[in-house]
Amino acid sequence: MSDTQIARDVARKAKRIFPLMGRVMEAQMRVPTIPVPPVHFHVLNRVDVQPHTLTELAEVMSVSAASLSRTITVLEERGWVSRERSDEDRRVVKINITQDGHQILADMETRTEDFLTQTLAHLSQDDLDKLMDGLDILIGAFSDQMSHVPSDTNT
Amino acid sequence: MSDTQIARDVARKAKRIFPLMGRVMEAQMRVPTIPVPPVHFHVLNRVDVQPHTLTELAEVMSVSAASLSRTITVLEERGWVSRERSDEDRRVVKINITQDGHQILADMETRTEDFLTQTLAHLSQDDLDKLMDGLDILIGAFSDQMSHVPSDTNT
DNA sequence: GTCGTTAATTAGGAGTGCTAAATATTAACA
DNA sequence: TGTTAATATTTAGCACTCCTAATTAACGAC
Repeated sequence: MSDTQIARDVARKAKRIFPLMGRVMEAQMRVPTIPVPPVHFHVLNRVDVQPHTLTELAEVMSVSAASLSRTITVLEERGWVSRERSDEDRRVVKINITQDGHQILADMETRTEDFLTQTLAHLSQDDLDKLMDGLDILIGAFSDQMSHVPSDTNT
Repeated sequence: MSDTQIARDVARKAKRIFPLMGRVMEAQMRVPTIPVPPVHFHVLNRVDVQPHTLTELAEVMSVSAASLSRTITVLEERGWVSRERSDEDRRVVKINITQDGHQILADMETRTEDFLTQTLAHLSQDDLDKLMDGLDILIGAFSDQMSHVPSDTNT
């Protein structure tokens, strides 16, 4: 009956559905001419808002800086992002999105959105409203997680 | 104004949150001694309910049978699943979970659940209820993609 | 100037994603 | 019966991500 118990029930349910949805969406991103791995999508999404340093990006997406560095290289070769050495601190690199990158991102978003829209289309209006509420709550709950990633990083 | 428009709004929101959550959960699964890629988790989840053929599994998780075949080999080497040639049709292979596989799955589920529970713990009771409703609706909408999952009765 | 820290990269190994081609087995049929 | 087509799985080669460990470059303090 405790709040914690309810949170656990929700967690149990969430645990079942999220990985599945993640995989379904990933499959959507693999269909186009050029398959786009989830990490590419995520990077593009971030840098589309504003440039980020490599370290920032790696932390946000829970991968090592080394892995991301190589990923950025691939993204750069495709012409979707560019590296820019910082002037204030010449050790850091800023990742920017390019015109092409922006375009690719928009395409992917449209495709994913179309797919989800179709899947949700036969829900009742009432269900859609409730789902919207749930998503908002979820986004709120994860807003911390979005910028701070729990690792055994010190404190 | 149309239902479709509302579905699209929901889709837009869902598209933003799910990939992120997927990645956060993946990161959770990478922390243990033996990193478990999402696809392993997914396979284990399926075969824990009942044995499946390789083709069935590949279809459900939206990857090619070839990719999955190799993945199954890795899982087999780790001793988490076993292959069993079918007697009715000797072309097909049935994938079964082992004791160790079941144990690993349980560990992962616990870890993921703990993590989600913590993340959701500070939500109000009302929000948790709404979130639960949203998840149920979502599971319903994706039930095609989930084929067997709703079999987990207990409401 | 030298030392320690920090940002990014490179190198090597493991594993997944794909397509195309190979191997078995089953089904269809003249 | 023997041949051919279809189906289930596997193997092989390429692209790419994930990791850790080690390296390079730049910054800050002394």
